[in-house]
Amino acid sequence: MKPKKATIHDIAKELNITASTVSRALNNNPRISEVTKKAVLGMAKDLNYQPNNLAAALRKGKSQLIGIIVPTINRSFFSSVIRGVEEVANKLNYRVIVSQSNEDIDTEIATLNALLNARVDGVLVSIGKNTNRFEHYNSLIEKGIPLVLFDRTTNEIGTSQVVIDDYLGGYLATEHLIKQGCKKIVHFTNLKQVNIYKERYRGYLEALKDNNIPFNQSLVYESNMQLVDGRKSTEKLLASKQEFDAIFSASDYAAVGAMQVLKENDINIPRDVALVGFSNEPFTSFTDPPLTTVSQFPIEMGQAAAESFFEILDSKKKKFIPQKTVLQPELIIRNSSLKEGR
Amino acid sequence: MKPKKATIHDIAKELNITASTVSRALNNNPRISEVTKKAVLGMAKDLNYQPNNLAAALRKGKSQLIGIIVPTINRSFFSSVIRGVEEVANKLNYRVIVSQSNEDIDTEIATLNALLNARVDGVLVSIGKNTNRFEHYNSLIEKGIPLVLFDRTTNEIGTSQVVIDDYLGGYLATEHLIKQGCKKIVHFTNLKQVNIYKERYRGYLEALKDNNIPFNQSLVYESNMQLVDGRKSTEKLLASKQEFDAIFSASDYAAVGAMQVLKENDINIPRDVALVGFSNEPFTSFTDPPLTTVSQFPIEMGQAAAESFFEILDSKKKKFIPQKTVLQPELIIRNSSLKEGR
DNA sequence: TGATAATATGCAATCGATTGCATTTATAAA
DNA sequence: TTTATAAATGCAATCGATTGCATATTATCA
Repeated sequence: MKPKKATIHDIAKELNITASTVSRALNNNPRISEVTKKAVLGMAKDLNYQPNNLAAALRKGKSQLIGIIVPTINRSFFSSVIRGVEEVANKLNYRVIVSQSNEDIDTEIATLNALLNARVDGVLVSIGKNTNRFEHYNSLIEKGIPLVLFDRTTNEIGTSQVVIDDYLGGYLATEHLIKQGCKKIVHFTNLKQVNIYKERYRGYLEALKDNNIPFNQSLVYESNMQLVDGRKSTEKLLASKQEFDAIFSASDYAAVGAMQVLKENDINIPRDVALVGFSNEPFTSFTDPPLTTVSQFPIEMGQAAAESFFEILDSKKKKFIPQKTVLQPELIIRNSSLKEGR
Repeated sequence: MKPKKATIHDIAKELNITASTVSRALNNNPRISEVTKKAVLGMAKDLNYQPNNLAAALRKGKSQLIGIIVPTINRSFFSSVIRGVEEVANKLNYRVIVSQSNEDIDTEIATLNALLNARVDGVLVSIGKNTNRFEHYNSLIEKGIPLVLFDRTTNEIGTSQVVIDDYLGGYLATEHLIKQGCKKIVHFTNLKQVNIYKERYRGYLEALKDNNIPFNQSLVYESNMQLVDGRKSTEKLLASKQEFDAIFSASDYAAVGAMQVLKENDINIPRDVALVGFSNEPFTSFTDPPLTTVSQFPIEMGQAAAESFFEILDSKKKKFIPQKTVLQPELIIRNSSLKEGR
């Protein structure tokens, strides 16, 4: 029934050599003659030999496994990051273990521990929203296990990071609206929670300043940035009777909420109000009108994070200085912000 | 610098007992006294002991790893399936290795091999579109490694499967349109490629039949089912001057393409033409009007696939008969198909 | 009190590959 | 021919945990 998996010892026995030689032959060690190598490879194929990475990993002390922790796997952004990581890792013969924290710090810690038990060679993490203690990560670093933070990062951990320039994203979005002739630009944000929103807000402010447009605090709406929040903010905005000619929402979801309410009130987009979101969620190209937004290049972020991990790995001998990789976002201009004739 | 990771031998030495006892104590073996167990646990904590799964896996012949192969990780459907798998697997102390085939059979085979080298305890696969040989999977089964196919499956492999009832999905969608009063229902499909489209088509036909609506071959449009294909099909449809009052697209993407063209031609949705898609892609709730579609419950599919894997694992002693789990799809009714006043 | 059965722990092999340190064999230089 | 050198391979320990089979200790019963 079970053909008893072949090992290097079986190959060795068949060829009347030792397992050491087989091992070296399979690893293309120059100390082994070409003749022997060929024989070993042949016999390996004959016996249907399948290397056992576990054994090698145990002996070598490296598993060729990378762990990833994200808040939620099935969010376009995160799954794209994972895709990027997988691409780079696989090329270098590494496998990727994925796990999710569900934004819960205890799950995050437990997950991290499980990954360590599995003896991953490194961990890539996007920190959960509620994570406010970082000892578990710092102890990782002490143990000398490569750690890379991406997107949701913190400077409380002395390790490499990969982020996008949210400030620039906010700036580009706002500048674009200004170039379209908008002067009263509303901003939807969520300053309390995540760092990234602060940066986008900073970009918004700076773009206004650079273009001599006075800042108006009453045009800034804070919320949880989901679709319903976007709706509510827009309703409040309309009720306030304030004049405005554009909305820059720091989240695509809130932007769609705004789009809905504006349309319900027969306010034409982009003619009456231009609209820009943030993240380039897949759905943004399917709204009506298609939503102008800012791409964060998640696949590229995943690739960068993986590369960052390998850099740490390679430099393991010398002292490694944590790197911060900052990716440039890109404004994706669609009809929600494109005034005619410009 | 590196505090030399503690092993069970270190714990043993400190307590003047043997590693066997430590191992048993850590595994809560009843042969070990409570006193010793307590001492071992305490010392484990003191020494900051971290179990080495690799060693255990090597010895026990099981790695607590599950491999998943999907065509593309960053597609909402697949990443949701992965999420479901991860949830179930983690609860049972298994980790999940993800990898993508990119719809390429050679990559698929290479990936499968890599997973086997990593000694995964089982593999969950959604087969690539271009995969037309299955030896690599059948040899898996011969080796006694649990294999579960999900969504994109084939009967050429004698193993457990998890699918949704696409026939029912097609039926529900069509029946719904009929109940809305539609009589000339267009269908977008892709019969050549994947099995699932044939089933949806079959559901469409059956619903027509059950409601005494004559089938009209010229209302069936075949394409690759992407957004542009949906556009093209709709343009052809309009150019053909045929009468129709609904479109059931077996893909949400093609449905959005149809929506765009219809709107461009000032055809009101749903009044003039009702529209139904398939898959409940995240963007379907953000289109204008929101798209009626069929949910495939991807997270549940992932959970079912994982459970299916564990069933095979548990029954490893006896003869196992492959199970086919069929999930029920659900029609998600939104405004694109809801005629007023009904 | 001696025999028997529990209870608790130890011994040593094992999982499969890797690798530092020999050893053997072939080759080249003296 | 002898010796030094290189090339090819072998030996045996090792990575860390598990487990079948003892052994030692204690409790129980007749």
